Amino acid sequence: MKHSHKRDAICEVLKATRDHPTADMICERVREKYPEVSLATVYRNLSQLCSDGSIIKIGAAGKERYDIDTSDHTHFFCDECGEVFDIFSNLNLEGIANAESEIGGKINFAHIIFRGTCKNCTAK
Amino acid sequence: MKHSHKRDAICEVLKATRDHPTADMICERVREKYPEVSLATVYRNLSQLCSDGSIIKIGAAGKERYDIDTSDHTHFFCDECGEVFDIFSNLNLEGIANAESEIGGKINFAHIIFRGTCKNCTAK
DNA sequence: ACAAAAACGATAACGATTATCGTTTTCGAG
DNA sequence: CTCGAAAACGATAATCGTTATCGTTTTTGT
Repeated sequence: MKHSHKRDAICEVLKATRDHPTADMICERVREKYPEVSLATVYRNLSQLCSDGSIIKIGAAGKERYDIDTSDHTHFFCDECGEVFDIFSNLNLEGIANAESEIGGKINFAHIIFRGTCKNCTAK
Repeated sequence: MKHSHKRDAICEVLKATRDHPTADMICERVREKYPEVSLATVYRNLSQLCSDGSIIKIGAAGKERYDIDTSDHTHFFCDECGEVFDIFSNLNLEGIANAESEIGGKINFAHIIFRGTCKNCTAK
């Protein structure tokens, strides 16, 4: 897929750190290269990249975060500092078949999110 | 815990159906008994009941839903009709220990949400 | 080189939720 | 029962993240 300069810059920001930034964090960082960039442009491109499948939105109620790693992995939200971390360890959820027959429908995704206290915050 | 009349009515609405209504759905239903109730009152009481631990909020990005069943269960969101269903089947998530050691922190909750097509919508 | 399409920045609009504030209701001690 | 304090209320303004609008600028393909 083709990218405009600003859209490229957004992808680079997402590649540069793995901290799952919010739209305004991304905007700030893109401004280091393009100081004039508008938050609207950031949002416009983020939703475009999501439709593309180039990036994913991490459903964090109230404030979305974005991840350029679209491979299968889960996320850990630290309740102390609010940071989001990737988890690549294999997880296996048993009982989906039963859940499916309980509701009598079709389960397409099991969305898993972890919450707790991260390494840094535990250290304190 | 003590309840005002309106707060009671909200709990009754939540007990009456198990469809995890949103704040405005709850407001409409409370109005059948108290036509003058304000949406502000509904929100005020809902967040109070959440702090109490009397009810839970089901993190559905963009529009919260509420559940008076605080027992351990998961939720299934139908992508067709938007309805939310309870799942009481036992689920077992393997690999949490590995995930925990991967991040080096402490995992307190594993929040699981299912998405798919419900019984009714599959029938169509 | 030039027209059409895409992208842009500024800003208004939006929808869900929260905060404010003056009034009303409830509660408990006397 | 009464009276004052505390809680709850309704109306509405404010907030916050996000999306839509719109006139301008940039990119693209021929």
